[in-house]
Amino acid sequence: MTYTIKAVAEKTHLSIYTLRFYDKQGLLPFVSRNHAGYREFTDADLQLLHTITCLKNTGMKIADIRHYIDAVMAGPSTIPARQALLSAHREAILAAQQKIMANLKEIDFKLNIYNAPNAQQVITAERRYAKAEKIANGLPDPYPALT
Amino acid sequence: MTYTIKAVAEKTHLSIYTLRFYDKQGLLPFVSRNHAGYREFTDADLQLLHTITCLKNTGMKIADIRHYIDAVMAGPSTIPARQALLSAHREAILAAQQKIMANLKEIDFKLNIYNAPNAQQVITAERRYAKAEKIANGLPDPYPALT
DNA sequence: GCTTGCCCTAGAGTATTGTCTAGGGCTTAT
DNA sequence: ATAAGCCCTAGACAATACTCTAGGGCAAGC
Repeated sequence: MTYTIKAVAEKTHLSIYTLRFYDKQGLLPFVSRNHAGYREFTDADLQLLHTITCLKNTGMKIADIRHYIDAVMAGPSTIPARQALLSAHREAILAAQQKIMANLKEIDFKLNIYNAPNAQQVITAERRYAKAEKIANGLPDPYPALT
Repeated sequence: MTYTIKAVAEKTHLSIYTLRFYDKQGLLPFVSRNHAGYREFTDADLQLLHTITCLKNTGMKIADIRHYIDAVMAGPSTIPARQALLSAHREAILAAQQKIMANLKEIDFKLNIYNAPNAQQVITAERRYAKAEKIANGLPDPYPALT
């Protein structure tokens, strides 16, 4: 049993355009064509495509996914290379997560200010300070007067 | 005390190009110019720029950051709007994190296969299955013969 | 006064990742 | 045999976020 590109698009929530784009980028060398030149996806193809979307969803670039797929196509001798690729990507994901969480903490800090009962006063004081700093440095004040 | 664009670039690890680009995109309406038309950054400006980079680092688009900055410039009356913006962004970040962790789990699953002592056999069996599936469906086999 | 080293703007160019259009072919049902 | 509904490719277009170039101004030291 095989799947047309349309069926695959529906299953994966990728657009037909995206699937063809991925193929053009060399991500789908394992997808065969039938006698009419149409792509026919097998179940094993869907497995590989699933791996591709996992890599994409975790921020791997298409060029790097292609390297992984190239290794897959080359056969079992590239298992160490694939392992290295995925391990490095794993670390990159975790590092990115850490960075995002650190930034989120700062956003939460701002949110806490906005949520505090004295938010109005704190924000107003900040604004006054920023205005005063401009004046003190002989700069035009970019903050509009409050209505 | 104020900072030149070069000093700010060094402090923030953003390029001068990026800072000017952000200004062009309306992200830095609070940065004043001196008599020569040069940007002069105050400490309060750096604080706001820091917030901007937090939002950017967590995946907020420039257009959305601009909305937040617009609210900041409009004064304390927009505190509820800012709070809503940041809360929504906070949820978006957490949802994205969840998605990434789910995908990472699948990558880890693949890694475990590669790391297993019988990786060679498992991968070879998968490949044989994929080849057989192509043949069974009357499709050309895209997998090269192993050398 | 002239060089050096910053600063400016406008706008062109680049990288990435799609998305869509034009032109055309296969397959199935009528 | 023709219309409908898929499929194909090549290539144009688009959104995002920079990055750089050209051309020019200001400021400080020789």
